[in-house]
Amino acid sequence: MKIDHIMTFLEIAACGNFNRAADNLNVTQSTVSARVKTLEDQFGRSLFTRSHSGVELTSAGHHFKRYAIGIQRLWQQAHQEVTLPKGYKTVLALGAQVSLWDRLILKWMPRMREKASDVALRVEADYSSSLMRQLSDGLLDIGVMYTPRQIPGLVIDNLFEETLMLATTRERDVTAGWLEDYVFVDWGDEFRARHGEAFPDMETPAVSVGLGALGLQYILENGGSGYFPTRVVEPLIGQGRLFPVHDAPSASRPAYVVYTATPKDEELLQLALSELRAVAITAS
Amino acid sequence: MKIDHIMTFLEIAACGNFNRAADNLNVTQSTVSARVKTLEDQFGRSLFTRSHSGVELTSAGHHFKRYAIGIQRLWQQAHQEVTLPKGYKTVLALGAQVSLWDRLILKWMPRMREKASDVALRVEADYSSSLMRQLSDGLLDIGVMYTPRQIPGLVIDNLFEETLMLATTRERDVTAGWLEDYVFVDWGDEFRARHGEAFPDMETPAVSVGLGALGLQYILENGGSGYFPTRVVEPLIGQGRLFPVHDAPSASRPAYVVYTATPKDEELLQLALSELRAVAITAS
DNA sequence: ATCAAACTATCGAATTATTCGATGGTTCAC
DNA sequence: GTGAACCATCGAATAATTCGATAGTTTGAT
Repeated sequence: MKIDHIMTFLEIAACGNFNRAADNLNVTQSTVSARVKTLEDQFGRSLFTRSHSGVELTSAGHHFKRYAIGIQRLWQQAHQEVTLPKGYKTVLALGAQVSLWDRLILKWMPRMREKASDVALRVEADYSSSLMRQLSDGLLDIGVMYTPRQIPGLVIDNLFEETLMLATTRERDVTAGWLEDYVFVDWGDEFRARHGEAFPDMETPAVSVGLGALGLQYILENGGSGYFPTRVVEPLIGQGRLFPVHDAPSASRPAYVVYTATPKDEELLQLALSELRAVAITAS
Repeated sequence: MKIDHIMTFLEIAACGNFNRAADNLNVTQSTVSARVKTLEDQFGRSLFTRSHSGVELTSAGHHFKRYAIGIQRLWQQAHQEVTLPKGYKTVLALGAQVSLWDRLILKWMPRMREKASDVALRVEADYSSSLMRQLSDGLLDIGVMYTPRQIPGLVIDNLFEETLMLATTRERDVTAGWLEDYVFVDWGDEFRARHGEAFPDMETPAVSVGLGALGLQYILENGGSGYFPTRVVEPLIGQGRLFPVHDAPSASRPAYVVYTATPKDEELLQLALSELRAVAITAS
């Protein structure tokens, strides 16, 4: 069975006519006939009832159609996912957590396109656990995440440390008042741990937010205080929209890059990593 | 692309060795080499990394494997369906988690044979994630599982809710003593969550069991307490082999049926679903 | 260092499958 | 009866696949 046979079958099923199918597929009618014959011989059943005015599916044909569609779809998808685009020498697959996407990957991609124009890029966003699994399965070349897990055969490097600082929308009474309308923003396991250490007596804040960007938006619109990346907060302080809480401890949130210890293309990997680090410097 | 290429690819992926694959497929090694080469040429990417001691999948190979499996299965099933024995109109494919097998599928099958004697049945047991993939690839008509995942094009219906109750082998001192020899049986994410809520202070039990049936066997043989389906426990209570812990909270564990929104045979699907629901009533 | 063992790659020849173009047969409408 | 619109089949050209043999690796034992 060749994929051509499937396509031919489906084309005929669609247009009900060997000749038209032959035209659409750019082959002769005898080829179409032969292809159908091959399929029918394989099944030992005829797939079409021939008549003067074209053909119709037999019941076996009807049943086969469903599978033919599935096979055709899967093959197409496989092709789409696996085939190397024309003009490219290889593919580099990188996965990153969503939260690292815009600050890092969006800047990394154009740099890679420039420095390695013959390398196709496949980038994905996913959770760190899923990224780790894909890395160890060899489905990804590079993973960028906040909470990697040590796995044999994979190397974990520190990529950058983001500093989280406490900022508030209060213009006055900053030091004493920030706790009043504090918003707990969940920056992950490590942050939660440090947060618990730093403020052991803090009651559960009235508002807590699971995703960083949302928390910042919230306090900008409704007023409040919370921990946010220095990089993001500083311009807002410059604009007078936020104020630093100077005596509050800052927290750090390291991001890591993970890759296999035995890459297929050492040179390319090193390039990708150094570009990633270069981008990370501007991002942190 | 020929189906032989797919089979060859999968055989190699399974045994990691061109020579052994050649043996298993009853062709020469050079044929295997050539087949792989055609695939690789088509994709413009290598699918295996050759090494001294056999071959391994490249990342492209890993990606392709998923589709190769699907195509191979679809082709196989197409063959099965198209060459149906006389008297059968179609095949209905159902997949279920192992744990739902005996309580549901074994009862469902004879009913279907009776009500739709011209429909061949193909039933499989697998994990829910694998079932979901097969459903979305069109390899299954119906899936029955505890933890479906929402996928476009697939419909998820509640099938029944199983009640889990706490039971113990202790004849006396039931209420106070059950914790002593408690066995934690893992009934899935939702159960773990409810369990944590209900017993926030519980220390890690000395024995925990991943598969329900094993847990029950364990406490019946060695004594102990744990959560089990009411349906299973009640007869044992009747026999005096188990005793209910009356003041412990019970948990529910919903099971779902998943099917495509665009079935090949709506009527048959509805019959299968209604039979499944009928069976579920007696099972819950 | 050498050798054998266990791999995969490749080459040429034989074989097999596919395709084309031409031809033949059928059915239906007019 | 004739032509138009079909599909089947045949033979020859072409292309793809296979085999067997051989060559080139790498590894581990001696």
